[in-house]
Amino acid sequence: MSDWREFDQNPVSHSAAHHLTTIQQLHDEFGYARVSDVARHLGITRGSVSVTLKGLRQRGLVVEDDHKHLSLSEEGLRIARGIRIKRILIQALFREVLGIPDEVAETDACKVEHLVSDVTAISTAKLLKHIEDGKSLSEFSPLVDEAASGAFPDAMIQEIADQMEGRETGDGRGEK
Amino acid sequence: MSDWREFDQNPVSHSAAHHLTTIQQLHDEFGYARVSDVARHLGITRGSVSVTLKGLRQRGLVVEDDHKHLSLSEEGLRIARGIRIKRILIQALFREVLGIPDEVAETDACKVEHLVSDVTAISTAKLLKHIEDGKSLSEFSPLVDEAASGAFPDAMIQEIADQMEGRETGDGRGEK
DNA sequence: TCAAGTTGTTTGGGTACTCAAACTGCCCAT
DNA sequence: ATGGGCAGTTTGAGTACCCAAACAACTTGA
Repeated sequence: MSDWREFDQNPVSHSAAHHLTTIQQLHDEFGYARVSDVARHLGITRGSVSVTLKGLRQRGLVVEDDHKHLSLSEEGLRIARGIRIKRILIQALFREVLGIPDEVAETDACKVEHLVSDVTAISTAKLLKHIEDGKSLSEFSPLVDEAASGAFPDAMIQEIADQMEGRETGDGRGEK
Repeated sequence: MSDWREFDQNPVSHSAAHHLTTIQQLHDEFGYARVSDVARHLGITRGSVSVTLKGLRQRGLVVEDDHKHLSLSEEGLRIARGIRIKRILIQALFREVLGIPDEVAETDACKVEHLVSDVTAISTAKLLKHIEDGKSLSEFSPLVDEAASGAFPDAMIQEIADQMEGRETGDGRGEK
């Protein structure tokens, strides 16, 4: 087993992932995001956020307004969006397929969101769509090649993720 | 979102998890495990392993033979076994349910094994058993309460994990 | 206007990892 | 016995996090 440590060559760390998604979320919600807001939201000190963001700014993922207002660069936005979608999809997978309470599904998905591969995320989206369409698992054939070949457009994944967002646990696939 | 950092209050870190499972694996395979063996297996230096194991020894998870042979305490074994089972189950979930190539499923499962909750692992085992029995997903009803109430014995999970171990990607639920 | 609060940064400490390199044992062959 | 090689440990350095505390640069209210 040689590659058990490849997690640390991820695009972003768990911490950075949350800094990025938080900035994005605050920006969407309030129109701006400052260091203090991010710190409050993440439950860490302003100092820590300040230091971390210095790094993310140097890496070109975060940009700073003339009035200390933070937002994401195109690259940062791309990354944040990817992580957010993965969180939603994994959470939905745990909730809808495994039948886990939404609360647990959320914390598990949160711990894992930045680690799962694109392939896994895409297949998850496919499966969820499959279930959404009322088809049974036995009819679900992986089609990973299709996924790998990019036949499953980003827009589609986005749409599935949006569909999944904000669902509650319920009894799984009971009511339609 | 206040609990995004609860990952660091896990029983063991990603690194420690691999130290433990490696010791267990080497012990099973060769009858003993020394610092150097663990280091070789993990692809890090003896020094690093030495330091890490000092901590794990102090925490009572690893014990040292009179002849520098390492093994796990009862507690260590419990943890290592839990992690190993989770890895196998998650890998099987990704492979069998999502249809992801075994290789990807393995690295994803490896990154995630020590993070998923027991609830998730148990539900995964149930679902896999369900599929193994040839039933369709639509018949799979979560039964999380049952899982939470401990009605799903450890031995059963172990059995399912064993069943899942060593499978190759194939076409999923084709043959049988 | 001036004290009080807020904001962002810097600094010094601490933890948890990693590595390289020096050191100590030890066993074994010459 | 002596000079390799291993084995395991220790040490100094580096990275990536975190915090608390001190600071400077604002707002803002009375």
